[in-house]
Amino acid sequence: MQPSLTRRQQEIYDYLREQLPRMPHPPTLDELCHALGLKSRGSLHKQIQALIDAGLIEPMNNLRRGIRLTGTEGEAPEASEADELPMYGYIAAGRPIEAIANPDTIAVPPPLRTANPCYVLQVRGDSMIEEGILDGDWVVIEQRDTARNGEIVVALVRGEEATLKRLEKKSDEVILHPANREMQAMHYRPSEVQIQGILVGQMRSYH
Amino acid sequence: MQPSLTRRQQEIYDYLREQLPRMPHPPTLDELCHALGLKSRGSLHKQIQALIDAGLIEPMNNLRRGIRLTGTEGEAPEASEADELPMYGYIAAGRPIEAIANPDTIAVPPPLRTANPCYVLQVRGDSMIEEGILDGDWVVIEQRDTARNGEIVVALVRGEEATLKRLEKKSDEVILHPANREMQAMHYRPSEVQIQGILVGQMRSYH
DNA sequence: CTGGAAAAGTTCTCCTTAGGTTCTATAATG
DNA sequence: CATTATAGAACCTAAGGAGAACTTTTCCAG
Repeated sequence: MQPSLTRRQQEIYDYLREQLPRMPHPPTLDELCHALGLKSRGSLHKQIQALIDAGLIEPMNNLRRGIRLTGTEGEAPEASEADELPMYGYIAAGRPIEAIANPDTIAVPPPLRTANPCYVLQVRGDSMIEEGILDGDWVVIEQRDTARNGEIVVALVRGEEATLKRLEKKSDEVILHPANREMQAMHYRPSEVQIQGILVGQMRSYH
Repeated sequence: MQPSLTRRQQEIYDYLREQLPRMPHPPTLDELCHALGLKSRGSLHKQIQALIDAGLIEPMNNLRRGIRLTGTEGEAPEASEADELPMYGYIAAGRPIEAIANPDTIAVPPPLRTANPCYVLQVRGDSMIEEGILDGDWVVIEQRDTARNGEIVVALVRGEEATLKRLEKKSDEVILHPANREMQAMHYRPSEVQIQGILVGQMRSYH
């Protein structure tokens, strides 16, 4: 095919293919120079020109910020269909889960869930703030009735209060640790606490 | 395809798309000028005209406060495959983004993104820990080159260091605030800082 | 209803400048 | 010495903006 790129040309092309898509606008030649450690706009331009001749970059006829790759990308964005999981409602410290009337669903990316059945709750309150789980966050819960020490669990206490806490099982008691300096760990007899699931993912929206 | 917007056009369009919906009525050209820091109504009009030609704004034939976006939003209701966003690599405090060799993609649920182009980075370091953004989290970034005070942004400093911080713009300086008591806010001249996007979503996996 | 200010959109000309283009000269490499 | 790479200067033009003049709409006083 083409006379194959020189080393520098390849380097520039790689850089562009990597960086271009995430820039709001294509860079100016000066900016590119700086990014690539060049000092001369003219030199860069010569390289760019070579890439244009090779058909890898669109010709930019005097346009400012006109660097554009040729649309020669083999697209294949057929997503793996992010699974929809049921949204059961809110979970808070010290109160039961408020069930939502019509259990909505929400899409959850595969890395945030497991192969086992999962569901989603929305967090109310600041009891896990020091674990980076804030009020309003969604948490992905894998359905389980057992858990190991250190895992963050949805625990149902005395059949009434569901809460999201870090679990510590001792021989004669179960301790639920909040992640908030201002709150205290809660101690229960093993029979009082029922595990409903463990935390496997978390999501937050900023708008 | 569009002749692609110039930088100023993009900025104006972004501004409109963001502000228009929350105004009682569209602004006058003079008001817009003021908001955008322009002095000449005529200049603004030229830009607006370009956006109209690009099909992004409805033609306003002498109407007062006639600026209206074209309803070109009905696109892509097949959410299934729009969910995959590019994963560009890591972002850290004080170091450049380490680009990933072959930009992977990751599924992102609609609530965590916006209608505008977005991409995903993985967080390195603890600089935003008090905002609930931990080491290893994925953050969803909306591509932008402007941002408002208080937003969490991906900022490129002196063209070399990309970092995730809370933005504070003053008249003569730009301050990037970490969310970590042990780190200090960084002060820069406005020309040294380039906004690459704003935080719109966050995800974490616990396994 | 009018008639006309005032307000706001449109069109124009001119200017500045950032930034793309072209050229020449000089190394380094092999 | 041929190819590749760099620097630097000189050149040229698109992008952006200022400002004035013009037109259309709005709105108010009579």
